[in-house]
Amino acid sequence: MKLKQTETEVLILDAARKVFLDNGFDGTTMQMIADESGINKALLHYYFRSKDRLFEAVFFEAFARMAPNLLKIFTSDAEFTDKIRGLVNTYISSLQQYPQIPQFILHELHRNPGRIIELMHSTGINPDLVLNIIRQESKKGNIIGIDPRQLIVNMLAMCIFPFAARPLIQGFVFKNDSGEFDKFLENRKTEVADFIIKAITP
Amino acid sequence: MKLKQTETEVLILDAARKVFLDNGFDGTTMQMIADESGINKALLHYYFRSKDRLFEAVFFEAFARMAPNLLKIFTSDAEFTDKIRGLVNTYISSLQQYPQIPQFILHELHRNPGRIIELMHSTGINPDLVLNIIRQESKKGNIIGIDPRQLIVNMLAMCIFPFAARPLIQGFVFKNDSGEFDKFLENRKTEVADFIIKAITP
DNA sequence: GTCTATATCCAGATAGAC
DNA sequence: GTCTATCTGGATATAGAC
Repeated sequence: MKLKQTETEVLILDAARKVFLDNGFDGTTMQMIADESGINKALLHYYFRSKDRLFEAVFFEAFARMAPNLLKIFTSDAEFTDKIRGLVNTYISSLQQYPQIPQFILHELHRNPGRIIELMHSTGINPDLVLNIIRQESKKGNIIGIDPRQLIVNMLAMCIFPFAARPLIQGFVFKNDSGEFDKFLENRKTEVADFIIKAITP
Repeated sequence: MKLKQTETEVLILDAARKVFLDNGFDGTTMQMIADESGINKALLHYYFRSKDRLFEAVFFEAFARMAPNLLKIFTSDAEFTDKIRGLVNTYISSLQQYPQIPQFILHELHRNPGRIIELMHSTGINPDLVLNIIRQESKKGNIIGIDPRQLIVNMLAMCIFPFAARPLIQGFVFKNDSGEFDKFLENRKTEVADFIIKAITP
């Protein structure tokens, strides 16, 4: 249980989130966060002791936001195809709110893969549950036989990749028109679901 | 045209590639590259003037490796489904050789999106050609009607994402068993192609 | 709690002997 | 071309006045 956060603490965290998400740990200085929050550099250390600790706070918050409610949606009693539509839709929608999160998380996990262990323990996410649900649908004949891990990765890839690769796609495919790219993302909510469903219906 | 590279230059580049790919620009110091190559730190500057220039050399080389032969495969006169199989297969295979490249490129493009302009000019990649080929296949009725940009992004996503998100997937889905993950990647060469083809055949 | 000033360290880069 | 020694700036972090 956390004690109630002071207002200053919140200000610092808001600024830190913004700066870290955009520049990563190595690309961020405490001075940037001080400027962004309008709070003295020394105070950052007073509240969070070190750059590392401040970063950890931001990182875990961001991960929690990206760690999807895969489970909640998949364990409902909706039709399997509706589960897919729901998943893709909510996943893309939530990433639209914080589009930098994918690249941020992927980079920081790459920089410090050891953190994965910690994450697995603290989130308690159990992918086996989801994998089993997919296997059952295969067995019932509702979908084709497919390695459920491949299916999951395909889904995540199509939802997350456009955000992580935004500069690349927007630059080459959309000639840097960010408005067009946003429309493209909006369409993906149904396009990707349709694509997956067509690929797995017997 | 470049002049013939001295042996020292090659040694430095080899070391720089290794260190930069693993740690990114911000996470790399000239000392790391000096240690990795066994060459004095001052000599790095003698040959490449600055960290930036050394990085640029590594970056463009890596990008050239990732910029796929999309075009060459897509403009062949093979069946469209065979083009997809060929593309997925060669793409994943080439990434298996340098698995860090996706995360490296995505991160550095995020850090410096302005470089995209430069890349578009220097590579001369024209995505419109590929998009048009897909449109024609739609018109001929060989595949369903689909926004070709969505199809391209789906393909790239499923090929590239597993490499960029390797720590995440390997940690959560494969309980950090890297051997299992490698088998998984090997299977993807056919699984992804099958998945796409099933999704787009009328 | 909040600030200024400072300690400490390490990075990129260069000078200059060999 | 190659090295050692050094300059200079900027980073994290802390001391200490208010």
